[in-house]
Amino acid sequence: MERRTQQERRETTERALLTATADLVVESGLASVTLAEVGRRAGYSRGIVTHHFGSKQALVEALVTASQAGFVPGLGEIEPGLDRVLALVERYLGAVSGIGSLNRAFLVLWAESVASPDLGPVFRERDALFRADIVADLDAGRDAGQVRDDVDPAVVAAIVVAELRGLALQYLVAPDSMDPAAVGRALRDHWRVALAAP
Amino acid sequence: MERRTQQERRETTERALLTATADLVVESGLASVTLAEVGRRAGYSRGIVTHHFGSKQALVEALVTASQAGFVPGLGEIEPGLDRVLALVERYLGAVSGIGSLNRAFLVLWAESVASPDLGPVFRERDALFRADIVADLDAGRDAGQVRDDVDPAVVAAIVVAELRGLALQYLVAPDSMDPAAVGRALRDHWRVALAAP
DNA sequence: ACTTACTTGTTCGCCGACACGCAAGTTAGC
DNA sequence: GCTAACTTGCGTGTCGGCGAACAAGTAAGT
Repeated sequence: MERRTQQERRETTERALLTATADLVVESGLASVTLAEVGRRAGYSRGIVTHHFGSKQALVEALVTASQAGFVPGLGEIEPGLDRVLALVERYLGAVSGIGSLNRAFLVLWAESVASPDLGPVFRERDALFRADIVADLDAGRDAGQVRDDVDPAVVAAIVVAELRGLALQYLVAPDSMDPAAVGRALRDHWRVALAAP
Repeated sequence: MERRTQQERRETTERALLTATADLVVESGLASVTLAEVGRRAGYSRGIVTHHFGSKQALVEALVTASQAGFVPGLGEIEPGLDRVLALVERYLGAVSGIGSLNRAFLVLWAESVASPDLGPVFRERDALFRADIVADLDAGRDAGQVRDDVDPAVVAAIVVAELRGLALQYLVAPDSMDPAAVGRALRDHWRVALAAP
């Protein structure tokens, strides 16, 4: 090991700890993750996590933050409207098969947050933002005459969020059971027909 | 407390323990449920769960089994085909707002099973059966000319399962955010348009 | 009386956290 | 440049708490 600066040492260690935590979360859930196992998996000792993060809670918060980076890049460049919703659906599911540890952990944490007093509020807020984005696009699309007048943006947003997360989880736990990209294209076409103004 | 038979005592206690466990699971997740708390919540002592079930694992298995009773009654009376899928969608979400502790616990356990080596296989098998039922209905509908030829039953089944579970969970964690019955009707109409043969 | 439901006392393993010691990296004085 | 003093990353010993499981006792039903 050549000479590294303190900052480099710290950063590589922290990355290793977060990805080790993410892997363990995906494998067996957050509750069963122990600090000792995280350290061991990352190639360090049992005490490393406490040293870096101080507490398990701090580790989890760092993981949640790090995992929040969405896995649909370049969506901000599309202007608001129907097309952006359709692109979201297609690209989200198109990207699912290639996501890394942190993004997989995000999906698992999202599922576990359902009954977790700690994680629950964080992920509920995030879902609310997710739905709000979709609602905004649908409203914009309706103003522009792209979207039918009789669709309820809030209802559609709730359904789309349920679909994307639900399908991603299904693929995560049983990759052989589906081709997410194909499902994504089908879903995109499906929504185009249902939403587009005649 | 008047005189009860041993069988009555045992049955009422077991029901109390299972519903107490279900409530605790919904509140804070399976991992954080302790046997002592289950006993206390059910109105007994710390040791009651061990006495009745022998181990925590046995308690969980009993809860999983008890929670499996689906909350869409009367679906077996509809003959296979498109109509049954549409009825499933509508009634599933129509029933969500009125389900009891055990069914709520089922949804939570389903979410937690994503990263649980113990629960995972059980719930994955159940989802596979759920999807297979929908596929069978769509195949029957296609044979009867009700369903378009260009729909992929496996894809649609995966999407429907994702929608139903995802929407039910969204309602479970944030009841004020949506009216599940209204969403159910919207989704039913949505699928009728998408699936029905021209 | 005997069995069965239930409670209470106790043990044992596990995990998070803290404290202290060592090693690797950094900086200042020469 | 070189090295000594300091800082920071990291390992190990240990403690305290918690929770599941077993054992032994008490009360309720047969």
